[in-house]
Amino acid sequence: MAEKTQPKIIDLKANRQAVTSYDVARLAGVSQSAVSRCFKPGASVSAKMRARVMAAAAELGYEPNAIARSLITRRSNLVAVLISNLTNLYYPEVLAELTRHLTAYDVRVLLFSLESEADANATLQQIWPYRVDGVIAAAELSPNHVAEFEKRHVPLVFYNRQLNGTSVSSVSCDQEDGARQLVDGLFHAGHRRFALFTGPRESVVGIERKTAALERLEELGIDEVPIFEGNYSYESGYGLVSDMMGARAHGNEGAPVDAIVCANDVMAIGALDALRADYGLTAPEDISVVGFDGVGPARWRSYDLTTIRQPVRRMTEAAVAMLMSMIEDPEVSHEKRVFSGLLRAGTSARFTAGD
Amino acid sequence: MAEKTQPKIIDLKANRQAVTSYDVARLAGVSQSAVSRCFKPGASVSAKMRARVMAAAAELGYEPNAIARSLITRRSNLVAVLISNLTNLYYPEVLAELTRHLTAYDVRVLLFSLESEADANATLQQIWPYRVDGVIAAAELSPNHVAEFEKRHVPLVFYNRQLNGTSVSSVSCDQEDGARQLVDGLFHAGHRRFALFTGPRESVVGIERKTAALERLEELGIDEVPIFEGNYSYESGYGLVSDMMGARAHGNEGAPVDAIVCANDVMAIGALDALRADYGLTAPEDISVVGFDGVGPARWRSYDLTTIRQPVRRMTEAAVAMLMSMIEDPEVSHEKRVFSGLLRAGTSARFTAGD
DNA sequence: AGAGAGATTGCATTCGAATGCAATCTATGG
DNA sequence: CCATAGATTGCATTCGAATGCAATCTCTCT
Repeated sequence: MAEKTQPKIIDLKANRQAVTSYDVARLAGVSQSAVSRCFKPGASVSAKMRARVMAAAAELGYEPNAIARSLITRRSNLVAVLISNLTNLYYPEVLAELTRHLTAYDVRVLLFSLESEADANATLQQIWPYRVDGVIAAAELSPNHVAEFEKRHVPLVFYNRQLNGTSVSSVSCDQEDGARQLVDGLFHAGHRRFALFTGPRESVVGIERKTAALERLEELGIDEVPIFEGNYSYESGYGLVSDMMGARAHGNEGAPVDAIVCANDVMAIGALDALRADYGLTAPEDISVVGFDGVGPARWRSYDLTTIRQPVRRMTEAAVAMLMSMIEDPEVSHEKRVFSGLLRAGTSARFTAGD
Repeated sequence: MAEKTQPKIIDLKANRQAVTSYDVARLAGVSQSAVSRCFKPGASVSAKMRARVMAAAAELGYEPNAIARSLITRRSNLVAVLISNLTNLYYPEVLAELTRHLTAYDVRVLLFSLESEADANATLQQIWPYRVDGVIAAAELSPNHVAEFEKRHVPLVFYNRQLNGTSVSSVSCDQEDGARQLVDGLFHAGHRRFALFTGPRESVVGIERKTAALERLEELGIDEVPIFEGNYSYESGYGLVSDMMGARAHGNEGAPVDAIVCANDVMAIGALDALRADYGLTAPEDISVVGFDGVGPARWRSYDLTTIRQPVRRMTEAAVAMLMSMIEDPEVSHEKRVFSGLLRAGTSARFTAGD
């Protein structure tokens, strides 16, 4: 035998994460494969065997190594979730719900937060080596990026994003329908002078909301609609109010705007604050403001927004279910699921919900 | 040769994620170990070799398999992040920053969202099999849980949590100091009738804030301080206002409260809304309200909270750096880093910052 | 040109679990 | 009591990359 000079260190090393299925097998006096089978639900194992193995496993504190398992089964039980900007008030709920549902499938979440859409390349490079079973993307990806998924046969589900021509599975909220509901309600309540506070020009969701609103307004005979571009932030909603007021001041004809349709709740909140603080206007008496999403603060008493609440629970559940079925069966066909948002009538607008 | 009946299927199978370092080696006419070395920074490889291998790798679209690598290196490059309730306005920023910093170390984030602290057991069971390199916990863990980490030699860093006796590394904001700053400023501005809106009774952070505030108040000669227990939510902040008013109505002697110290910003916001909407009181004229955290909405014009802004950037950076050093060197000693919060003086309180 | 140090490269093995196949065991029926 | 189908179990191999060690190559210096 070798000298036992430093038993302490040896012990440490021996103790270091070393319990494998072989150790359990040895202690239980069975083969390693038997141990493996005992930990696989539905495998062929006798009750006696299972009892012995489990006892040995418990005694040693054995925990199967998911890494090793993934290697041989070619299933990592990892799903990557891409979120574009987590600090947008809307996403934390989405992320929490996605995580919850994925956990129910015994799948772990590998989180990637894209600061800008330009990060997509770098992020994808980080994802591929981990052989994730699938990806849920609440972020803008280019057709090239999507092609990368197809090349690798990695299932992808978009959350609230579309990609024009390509066939990709997705779950989203019906932005157009929501925008129309909002416009209709405002119109029915008598509003005729609308303004739009939009999202950033490159946001697909923002474009959908804006376009649908404009179309509906036109159908209703309203074509002169001033449009102000923001970026979904509180500050931009706040700032656009003075832009809007300034535009009017500078000789833009016509009566004052009496209804602002914002691309999301946070901008609506910013707008309300600016109107109140800087112009002494209160909603819904002097002006109406509506948002979109139905985030928590939309319900705060100071705002009490009229908005479209996205059915986040159902949407995330659907996204996860869709992804999992794609993972189970790679041949399953693509699908797009579109959920209608629910109108929440607050007091930030004079509003008459359709019949 | 075997029959080529179904070339299509064969192609598909061949194409299925099959590019390994052996394939690259074969194409480049070198050994698999050479390929491996080419992808390991700092390995001994000649320029010629590297060029040939990289060319072959590019041609085949080879991507190293992180799973296989982890198995042999015993390093997963995964770090688990535990967050107690993501929908708390404070956490999204923390999560985003942690992710950003971890990414800088080329480490991936495995996200776990604990709905209730009771989930901790289940969550830990989900973590162990993945052999994460370390864990950052922004969630309450029991001494038993911490012991599990030690048993497995998995580095753990607490974020804004402590554990009385045990020696665990942690990064946190100086809750006591913050609470004192707030109390001092209110006192200097002339407030004498304080009330406390606390977090849930089991929240360590909440207890620290409350205790420190009470101690300071006592030092300042104020001992009769009504305390109302909330749960960090907007609704609880809102609801506690009527509790407070009710308590006064029911014969509780003395003058009305003129300063409310809330356990976090969201409760302060709820309180402000309740005071304004239900009692016609405005801050800071009629009453002062202060919060804690410095979340985004605290800066919204309708609230403009006086609060303690946690230095999230620095804290997350420190947490990640600390964890990484523990991972690099398992012998490194534990450390607790405490950052002072920055006072943000808004208009939600009459307030005189210390000299 | 030859020796020798240092740089490259390949060989063979390892990480830990899953699984096809063959061997063995069990229980049932005749 | 024996044959046989079906259930269990073990053997041997596989997943894909990393690495200690030995073999080979390069290049420098004399």
